[in-house]
Amino acid sequence: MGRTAGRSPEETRRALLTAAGEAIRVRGIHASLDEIARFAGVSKGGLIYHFASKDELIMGLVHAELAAFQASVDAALDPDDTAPGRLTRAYIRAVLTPAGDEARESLALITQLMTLPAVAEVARADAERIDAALAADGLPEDVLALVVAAADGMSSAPLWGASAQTPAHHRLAERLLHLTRHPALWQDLDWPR
Amino acid sequence: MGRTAGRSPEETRRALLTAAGEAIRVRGIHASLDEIARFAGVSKGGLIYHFASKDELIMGLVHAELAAFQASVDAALDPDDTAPGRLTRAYIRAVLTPAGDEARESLALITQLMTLPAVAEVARADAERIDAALAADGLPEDVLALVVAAADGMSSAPLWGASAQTPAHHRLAERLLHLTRHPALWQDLDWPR
DNA sequence: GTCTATAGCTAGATAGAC
DNA sequence: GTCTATCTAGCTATAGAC
Repeated sequence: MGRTAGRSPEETRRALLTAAGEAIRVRGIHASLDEIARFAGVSKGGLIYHFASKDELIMGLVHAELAAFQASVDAALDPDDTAPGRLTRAYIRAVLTPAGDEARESLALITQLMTLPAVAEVARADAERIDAALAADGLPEDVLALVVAAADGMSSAPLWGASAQTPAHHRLAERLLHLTRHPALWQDLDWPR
Repeated sequence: MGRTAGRSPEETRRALLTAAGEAIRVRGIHASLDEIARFAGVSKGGLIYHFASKDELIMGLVHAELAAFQASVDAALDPDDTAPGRLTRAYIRAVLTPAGDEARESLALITQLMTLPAVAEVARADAERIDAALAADGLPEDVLALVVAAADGMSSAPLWGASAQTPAHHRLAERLLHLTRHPALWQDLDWPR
């Protein structure tokens, strides 16, 4: 077993990505390779064996985070729900439910990572993909715009240190889900013009 | 006039803050003092004369940005509007109107700056202040939570590279303003429970 | 009021031992 | 597969000239 710590290469890789996420979330994008490596229980040289450069490590982290967010949306899909808006409901749940803490932390982390142009481009492409999927989810676009904007707004509140965990916010989340099932409620309101 | 560039100290300070904002928005928080200084047309030594350290420069920038956002909300206040929700309407307009491009760029910049704990603390306190002011604006809290979340969500879309400039988003902005004037529309909907 | 020069530090990356 | 040692670059901040 030599100098290995009893971990498989894949486990070490995952540990390094987790450590990088944690370090960057806390210390910002300046977190050094040294810190990240120590946090994962290897040396800087060990890190460099798995990720040839900091850029490579960060891009690996970005892909892992985007995949994790997609996975949380998939996990929030209700198999019994085949009505229009099912993906939108999963999106809202993934972004807002308590179990979606990781999703919100991911957003905070991605925001840090977007300092790098290469990351911004990947994130933009991913956002476009999600938008397209939501647009094809069968909801009237006005209702979709409302519920997605409101869910995004609530989920981004922690970025400013504010809380979106008041009773009013919980009611709002429920009502957004309700609107996806009864879009006419919103569309038939007495709007001007 | 010696070596001065024909600018007053205040002008130089403002130029440095503007340059710092631009540089950090584009290059991230790592933007060097050298870059910032050159962008403002002074040398690094000149920058350090006005801001003793990078931290001081950044905190100066943060305060300027938060003040600018507050000013854009104030400017969006309609003097003829004395009905409940007038501040909320100004907030929505400041965050969403085309003239609020700067507001959105400010958000992007603040997000970069929040890497630093000291900045995060200042931003959190500012967000709390704004939340308190909005809470005292006379709207039912359910309606307030909805319109603020939706406005925040639309304004944060550019962070992910997505666009909130579709016709549906413009309609949504109008409807949010409308709801602040007729909160019963939302409250009297046929909600479950 | 702004500049040059440079000290001093930290980080990323490489080489090679084990 | 992981570690230590070291090289090199880039950054902040200081000292002092102009």
